[in-house]
Amino acid sequence: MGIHRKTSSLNTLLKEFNNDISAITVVDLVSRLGDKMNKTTIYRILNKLEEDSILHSFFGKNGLKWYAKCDGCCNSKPESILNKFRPHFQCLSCGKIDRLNIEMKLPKVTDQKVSVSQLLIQGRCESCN
Amino acid sequence: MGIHRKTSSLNTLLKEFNNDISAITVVDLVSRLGDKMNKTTIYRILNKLEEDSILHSFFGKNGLKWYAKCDGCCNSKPESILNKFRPHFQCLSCGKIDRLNIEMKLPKVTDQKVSVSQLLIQGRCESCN
DNA sequence: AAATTAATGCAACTCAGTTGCAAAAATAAG
DNA sequence: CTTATTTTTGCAACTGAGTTGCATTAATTT
Repeated sequence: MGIHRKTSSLNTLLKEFNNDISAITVVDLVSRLGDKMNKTTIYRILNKLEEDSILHSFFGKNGLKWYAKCDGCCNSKPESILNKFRPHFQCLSCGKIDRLNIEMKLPKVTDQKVSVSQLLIQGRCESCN
Repeated sequence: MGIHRKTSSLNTLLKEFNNDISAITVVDLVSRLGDKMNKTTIYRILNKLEEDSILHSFFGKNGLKWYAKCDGCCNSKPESILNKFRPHFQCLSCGKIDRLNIEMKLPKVTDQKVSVSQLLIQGRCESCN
């Protein structure tokens, strides 16, 4: 278990993910919450929330780390076999990432044990067209 | 067009991708070729090769940039609609990334124009089990 | 062979993410 | 409620992948 104590920093951070359905950059979180808590704290809490499978993360276009709320799309136990995942879409022009409202099935092709899977689709979003 | 001139640095770099079917980290390339050419050169050539759709890149587990040979899985023209992609598998234990030998179809769900798509499946590979 | 343009090396830089340590806050024990 | 224990936080310094500017060198054009 990653999270042990309920602190105000934790609550503040969690709120950001309730307000927003799309994914958020750590950099963005730091600039939004940087005056309320230290950036190290933000990084550490995000780490723990991912350990607990409350959030999941991936790296977008420029190597920036993105976090999104996790709802069954990944599993903390590496032994489990996942077979579904949700694609994210990143606009290469404005950089924004949203989760698409589809559930995809993972191909049953690997002998490997799968714990996370992420499909990042990149292109140009509607508003940038 | 990214690449304009045939230089020995370019050839040396391209050889690395002929020798290896799996994806390679830039960091790895720098440590392999760092005595033959400057790391800046490596970064710049990789950039150009991606512009020309000869290589494509994505970010793995620790935010490291990976490159792999591109064969129709991405397109330099952002206007085109892609409908297939190839998943990569990264072992969370040893970090290695290989391309899986399947071709997947992209869900026809977005109004957006798609230029790149990458599915990164993560778990434990056979040799780490 | 000379002129042009692109590629390279080098050194210094940027900035996302990390680490160690002391102080503060949260929970547990008495 | 008070004290002891353990986790969390802030701060400052650090790490390292990736970038930038500029002078030099190499490839291509004329």
